[in-house]
Amino acid sequence: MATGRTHRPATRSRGIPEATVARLPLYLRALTALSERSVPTVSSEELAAAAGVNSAKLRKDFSYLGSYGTRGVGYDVEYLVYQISRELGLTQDWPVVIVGIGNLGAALANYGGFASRGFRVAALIDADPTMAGKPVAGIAVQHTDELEKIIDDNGVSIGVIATPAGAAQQVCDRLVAAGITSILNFAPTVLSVPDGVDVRKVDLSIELQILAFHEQRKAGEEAAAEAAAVAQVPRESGKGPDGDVPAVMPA
Amino acid sequence: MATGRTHRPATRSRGIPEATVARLPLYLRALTALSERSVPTVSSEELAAAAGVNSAKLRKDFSYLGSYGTRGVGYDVEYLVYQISRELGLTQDWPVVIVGIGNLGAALANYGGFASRGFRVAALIDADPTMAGKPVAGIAVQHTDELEKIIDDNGVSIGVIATPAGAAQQVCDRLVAAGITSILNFAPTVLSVPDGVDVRKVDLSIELQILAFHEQRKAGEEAAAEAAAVAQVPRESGKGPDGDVPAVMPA
DNA sequence: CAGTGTGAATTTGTTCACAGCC
DNA sequence: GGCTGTGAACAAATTCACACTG
Repeated sequence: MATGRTHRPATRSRGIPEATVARLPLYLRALTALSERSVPTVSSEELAAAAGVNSAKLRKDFSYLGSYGTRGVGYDVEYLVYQISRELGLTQDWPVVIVGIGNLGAALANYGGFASRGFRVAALIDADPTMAGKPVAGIAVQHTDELEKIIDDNGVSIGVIATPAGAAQQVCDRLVAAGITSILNFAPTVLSVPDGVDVRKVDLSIELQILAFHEQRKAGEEAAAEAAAVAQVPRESGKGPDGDVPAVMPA
Repeated sequence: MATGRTHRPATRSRGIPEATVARLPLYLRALTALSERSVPTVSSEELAAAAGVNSAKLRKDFSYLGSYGTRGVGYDVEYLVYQISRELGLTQDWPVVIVGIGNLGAALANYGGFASRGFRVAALIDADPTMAGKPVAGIAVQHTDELEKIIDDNGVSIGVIATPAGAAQQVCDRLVAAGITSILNFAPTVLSVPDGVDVRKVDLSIELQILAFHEQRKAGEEAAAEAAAVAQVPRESGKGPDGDVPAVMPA
């Protein structure tokens, strides 16, 4: 979502909403599972359940792609798999480089979900010279010095950054300079890139923080419920690093 | 998303939009960086730039938390760090269990971003008996059999699932039965959980697929730009798009 | 008649623009 | 003067409900 929309020339493109694009992979996965079980057709209701969305949303999403269903029947699984794959650009091969082969980078290199969707790990790159040559997930790690050459030789347009935060921007700049136009960033930093380069980020600690927020809210509600029963208001100021509270203005 | 919350809880205006909550960790990170550099105050403009959003949005977001800024000056960094932390529930300790100690699980266990934000890895759990006792990130892996006991003993309410897709739902069910109410799911599956349990998912291959979509769109635009010399059929005439749909063409 | 496809209604999120305060 | 805080305008996304069709 943070990914650069905004600058869109007058050319009326095939206006698939961003929210819809983000769900297509979900539908695709559910459809693939059905396909493997040789299910020939699905209704929007069934497929929606499998993908964890509601059926109206799913039908609306599909309507942006075209009319691929049959009224009174549902959707042809194989046909829909093909159409969504095509729409997402998965019918072509996408060579990918992963930069930063630490724990996370290695996990990514080993992740099966990549290869199975047309993404091919073209190279693993790390700044540590002692890593060079070591095989990870069956691929020899290469040194950062080779970065530009690797990207050029393999026609890579998608890069994955799994370096420490401090190195991320630098790596990003080099990737962009080398011609990469899509970046998946796992480093906990905001990357700045020129127009025309897409960045998506995956941030583990942000997801946990969002969960913590909701978790806290739940706890607060329980407490409120109890308090309501007992008719007593619990103070919250006994917890946490109170000494650290900057006394600026009282709420 | 939340269970039918129609009215605001009586206490205070606790109606923070989901989109805002999702950005708070971003602001917090930018603020923490400023704090470490001993910057005393920031304007919405500066902070917004650091967090990669625009300033109007940031001010609006903060307005949901309260009036923590000073007109003509900006925001007090330390004070805001505290307020956002409190809002997110990060002033308390959140014990977390990670289930599935493969490549990804190990990466998560080693990930520094957890510990630094009040998240404490209380236990690592794996189904493989040969893993039991092995230290990962300084913590001995425990067997799945112990799952319920671990959660109970440590008062864990947040679980991270990093197992293969096939095991995820089963693990999820056990976590929920054991009392966990927030789950961060890395397995490429839709988890079904009872009401009151929050699930967030991180899906590596979905992110790549979204990038591929945009990447493809860029390539298409280049082609379109080239073809602009030649007459191009304007879309958007009738109902459905497409006259270029293959009749029936499965994978 | 079951189930898609879609306008219209609603909700949620973003941006604008400026009043109000320091 | 500079910058926050916020109503009001705008845009995006979701949901509803039903006409239509195989």
